[in-house]
Amino acid sequence: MGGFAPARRAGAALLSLEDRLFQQRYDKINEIENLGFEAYPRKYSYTHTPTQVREAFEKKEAEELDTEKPRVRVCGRLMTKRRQGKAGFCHIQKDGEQTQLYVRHDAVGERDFDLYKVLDAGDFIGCEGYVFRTKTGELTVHAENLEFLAKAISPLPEKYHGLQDIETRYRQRYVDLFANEDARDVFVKRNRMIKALRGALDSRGYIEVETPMMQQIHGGALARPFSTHHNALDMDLFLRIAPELYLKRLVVGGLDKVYEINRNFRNEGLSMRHNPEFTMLEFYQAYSDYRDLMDFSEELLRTAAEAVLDGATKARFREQDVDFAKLARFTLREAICELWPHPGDKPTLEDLKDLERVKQFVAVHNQNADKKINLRDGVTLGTALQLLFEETCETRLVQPTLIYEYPVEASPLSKQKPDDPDWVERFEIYAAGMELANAYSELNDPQEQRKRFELQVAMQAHDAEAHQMDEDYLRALSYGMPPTAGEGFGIDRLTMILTDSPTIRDVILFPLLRPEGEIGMAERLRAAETSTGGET
RNA sequence: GGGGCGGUAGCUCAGUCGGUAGAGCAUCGGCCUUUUAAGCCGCUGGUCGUGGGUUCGAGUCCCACCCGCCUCACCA
Repeated sequence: MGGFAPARRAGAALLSLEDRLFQQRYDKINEIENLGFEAYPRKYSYTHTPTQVREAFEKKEAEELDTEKPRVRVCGRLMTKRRQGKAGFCHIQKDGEQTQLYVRHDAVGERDFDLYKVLDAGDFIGCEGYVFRTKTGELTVHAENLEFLAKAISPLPEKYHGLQDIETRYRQRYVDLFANEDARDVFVKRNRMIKALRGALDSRGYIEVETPMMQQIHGGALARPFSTHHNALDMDLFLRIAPELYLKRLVVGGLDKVYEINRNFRNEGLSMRHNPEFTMLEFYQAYSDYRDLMDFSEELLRTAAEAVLDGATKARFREQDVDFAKLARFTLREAICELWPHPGDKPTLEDLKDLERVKQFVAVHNQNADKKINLRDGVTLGTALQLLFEETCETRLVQPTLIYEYPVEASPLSKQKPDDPDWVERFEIYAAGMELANAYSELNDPQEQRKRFELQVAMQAHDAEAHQMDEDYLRALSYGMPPTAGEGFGIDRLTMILTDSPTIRDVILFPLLRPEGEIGMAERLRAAETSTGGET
């Protein structure tokens, strides 16, 4: 089970042996207050964060600091504590960086040194003093007074190994974030990436918008939704699986360049690449087609990579280099031919025009691969090709690659190729074997859109993910939507690659987990309160 | 949902053939005024995920369940 063990029997009047650590720490609140400190005071005015201490003084020699004795006020969470009699060293951590304090009895006085003695790892303190270098050269604050800022009652993970238990890291991300530097770093980088993407879109005149999370008709993608209910209106609602149809309504309304960075919700399985709620960047650009978005996508990916990788484009993900400097480009059919993994004749573009030939290649694949392709009766050429592509190519697209031209059957919102109506003007971007983005020339002919919806509705009988009819969307298109191209980017997956995080749970602060059962913290606190002041 | 692996002290982990529970760190007590995985001495700390079963005896073997990880299926 992992994690911090729950409190034992409810109503246990005696000090449970197992809760001793917790109780000991709790009892220190009294000791701290008896020294004249508040256990949970209001604020602390600091002059330097640990980072600022480093930046301000790292170039100064020990002698220089000894002369200047620069004064600072620092604060943070106590992470380590070493004491030798009437002095000691400790590290406090703030904003992911640490500063060492040197606390001497003769410098801080009786009361503050008594405080130092009872401090536990995890407590928050403030410290005023001057900066010097120890004999090993570490920048350190020579304390002249201490303030107590907040008590940590629960014990911290071991300082050397940190918090290793994966389950606890996800369930108690608040511990993971301060105990494991890498965990914090992922989310800082994720934010840098999102800011860079926003900047790239904003500077091109895009408007950021927020469209409904709760929708009466779940559209814009093929996926199973979460459903909920609004009481006052007695109305069933779905959490959105995509913002697409609302963003395109905005293009109808004249917001020619719009984007949204927000959550989508899909009621499907969890995996290293899937979390039920995930973050998409979705953007639309009027008077453009999918080809215009190809170059822009390349730029956006490079921008994101550089933001995370300090100007570099080559990420290291699961022992492989993934270089976002450029995007290789293939049509879906070219990819099948070029990347054909099995022995024997490779398919040619000519072969892929014939369903029977394609079925033969599917059979070859099924002979050579563990994972078989199951073609339904009456399968269309396009669907067969898409399945063949997904099975033979997808995981092998490690370097960022743009795959374009998709079969019309699986693309109910995309515009057809003018010379080949079985195929649509659509591309997807793959990297590290994962789909990262999906883009197309938006279907803006309401008559054709109506037919596509009707095809989807007909599929609903055997396909829970089929698209619903959306009357209002058709009405919007009937007012005219300019030629438009749109794209969705999977933010979590891109973050995975750029931060070398093998699972999506490592880039989502609070990934979905099963309920963990009774935690018992209220009971534990209740017990701690009633046994305080008793015999110890 | 199927398959594989795992859950032992607050944390990180050992635990042999089934023989009655171990280490390091942390905590607690003592010594220590430049340490940094501080050090030295001493003491604590466990319904071995939960519930059954087999056995003279179960952390260990069997069954069921819970939680997690990996994997398969659907998906971005």
